[in-house]
Amino acid sequence: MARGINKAILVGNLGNDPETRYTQGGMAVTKISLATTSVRKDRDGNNQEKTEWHRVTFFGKLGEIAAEYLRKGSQVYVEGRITYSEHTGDDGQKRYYTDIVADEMQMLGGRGEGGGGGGGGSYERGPRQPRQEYGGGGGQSAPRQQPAPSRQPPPVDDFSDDDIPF
Amino acid sequence: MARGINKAILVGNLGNDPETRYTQGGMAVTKISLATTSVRKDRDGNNQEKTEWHRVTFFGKLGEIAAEYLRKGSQVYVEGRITYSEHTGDDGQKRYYTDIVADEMQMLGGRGEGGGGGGGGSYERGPRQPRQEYGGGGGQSAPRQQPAPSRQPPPVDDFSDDDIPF
Amino acid sequence: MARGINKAILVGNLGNDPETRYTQGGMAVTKISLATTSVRKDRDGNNQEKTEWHRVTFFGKLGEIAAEYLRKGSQVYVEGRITYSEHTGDDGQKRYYTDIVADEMQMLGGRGEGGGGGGGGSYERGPRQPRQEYGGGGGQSAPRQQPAPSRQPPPVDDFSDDDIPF
Amino acid sequence: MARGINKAILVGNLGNDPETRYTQGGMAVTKISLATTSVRKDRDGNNQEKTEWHRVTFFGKLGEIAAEYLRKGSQVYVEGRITYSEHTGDDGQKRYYTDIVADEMQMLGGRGEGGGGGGGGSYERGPRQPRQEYGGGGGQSAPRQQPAPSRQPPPVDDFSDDDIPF
DNA sequence: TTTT
DNA sequence: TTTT
Repeated sequence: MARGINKAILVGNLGNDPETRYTQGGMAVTKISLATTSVRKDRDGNNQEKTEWHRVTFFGKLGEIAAEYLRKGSQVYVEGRITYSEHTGDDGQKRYYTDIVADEMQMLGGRGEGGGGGGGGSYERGPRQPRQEYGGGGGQSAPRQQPAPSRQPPPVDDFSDDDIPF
Repeated sequence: MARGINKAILVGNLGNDPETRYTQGGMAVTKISLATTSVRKDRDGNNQEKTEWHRVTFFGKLGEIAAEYLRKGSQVYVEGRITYSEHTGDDGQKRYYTDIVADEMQMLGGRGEGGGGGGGGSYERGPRQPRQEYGGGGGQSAPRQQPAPSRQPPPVDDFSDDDIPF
Repeated sequence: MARGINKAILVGNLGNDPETRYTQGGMAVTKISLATTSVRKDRDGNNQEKTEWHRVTFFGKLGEIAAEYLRKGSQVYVEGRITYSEHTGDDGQKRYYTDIVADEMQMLGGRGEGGGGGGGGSYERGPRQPRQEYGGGGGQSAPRQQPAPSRQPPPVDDFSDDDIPF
Repeated sequence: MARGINKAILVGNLGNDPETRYTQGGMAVTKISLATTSVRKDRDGNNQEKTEWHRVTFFGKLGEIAAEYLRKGSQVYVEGRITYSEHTGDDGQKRYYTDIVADEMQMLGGRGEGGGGGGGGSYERGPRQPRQEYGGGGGQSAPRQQPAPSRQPPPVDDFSDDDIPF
């Protein structure tokens, strides 16, 4: 029985093209380096930037999709879990790695330099999440023509001045 | 003391330009209609699309930023909390509303039809989250030139064929 | 192809025992009412509480698990997507509903009044997410006693006084 | 301007009591080791468990609260951002660390071995998030007994047999 | 190594 | 009402 939630949610840009390898069994393993930059004002009122570079790994079908559609510079949404591992190098030194193992990805904006195509798309992993579709175009039904909800927005003038409602 | 977590995380596109009103105290209240579309294969192997339209509200400084930068078609990341309310209409009928009250937003891709400008930017709410900066350009320090981590990726060939590692 | 992310993350307590119905095909559909309470200080320094009541729906195997283990008062983690629907009542009036359709759930603390057992457990939906296991009742074993990573924490004395590092 | 989202959401148990240090300026820096365990069935149908140990850091007021209320074994919800750093050890070797810097925490279940009190509580960081309150010890009151919304649930019998609605 |  |  599982106990615990371990979830990472990232939106960032790829620092390089994805790298894909295959296991002996033929499963794609695609890795990307993903930058998330945040900014804040320091005490002197200057902007301070900090970028974190995440190692993100996509397995299986999701690895194939990442390899095909992502490129250096691509903006992407990734959801996954944080994993830690250690590997002993050739020099006998242990090295520690943190990887985000992706469960879901969504391409954003589509301004990567590389791949001609792409557009935006959302994918979940492998044969495991039949709810979302991946891959080529695929017959697409007519766009939802859902009627706008008749629910009119309530008035806003009843908020207090310096406080944001719950 | 607070008990509970109430968090919504959305990535979608605006169905219309934002609408902004001001409270008597001068606080901006900006509302958008945000579409999130998901797809899955049905039993016959056909793609089924479903779009949910979320009412998202931005208060205060975040409301001003949303008003300035978001446009119909804009792609945006929104984080907030789910709120339910009821209002009695002029006909005496009660109506129920669900609103996502945004704490944070991040513009994505920037391909909205409207506003010339925009670009991408991430914002948190009002004077309350000094960690993130909002607003116009602002002096930006030199781009991080952080050295790539020397940590080399571990080999991948040790994964089993039909299974994805934890 | 899916576009958009629609995710709700909730931690709260059940206001009542779950209600389960079955479709003609025999699929369990379990609904709960989940309270998330947040608190803030108002301008006068007094604590203001606000509770949101979420309608959460579990389908299929996850619905069976929710029915078996959750009880009024249970604390639970729920992840899902926000859905909106309308139904016309017997009086011809349209009514609007917002439901969180759960993808994953994790029982917490286990202090529900009802069910004897429970303990904590994390579950994903149906046959669709083989990564997580459900079932096997099981009291909650002691927290993992695994040794902390040998990676020693870096020193902390280099932080500035009034500011929190990135 | 910030670009990117970097968010970790964890629910797990502490492997040890928190450790707190103070900066020269008097700011609390509390670190915990947090286990998140997940389970899946392997190809042979056996349950495979995997535990990740996260280093989580709380700064400032949140650090004081974590120090006061969390204990070895406590179950906790943590939200924060993933940060990577490197430090050179006394042996001249570089070591890499991954830390989750918490923005928000919520105590769950309250079965830690240590501190008598606690109960559940949700906290955000320091003077920076006035929306949530911390402090006020307080045993955990009964789950809100507020009446469920009068909006009646729609019927469920219209779902198909083997498929879960969007 | 990315991005604006 | 959006988007690909």
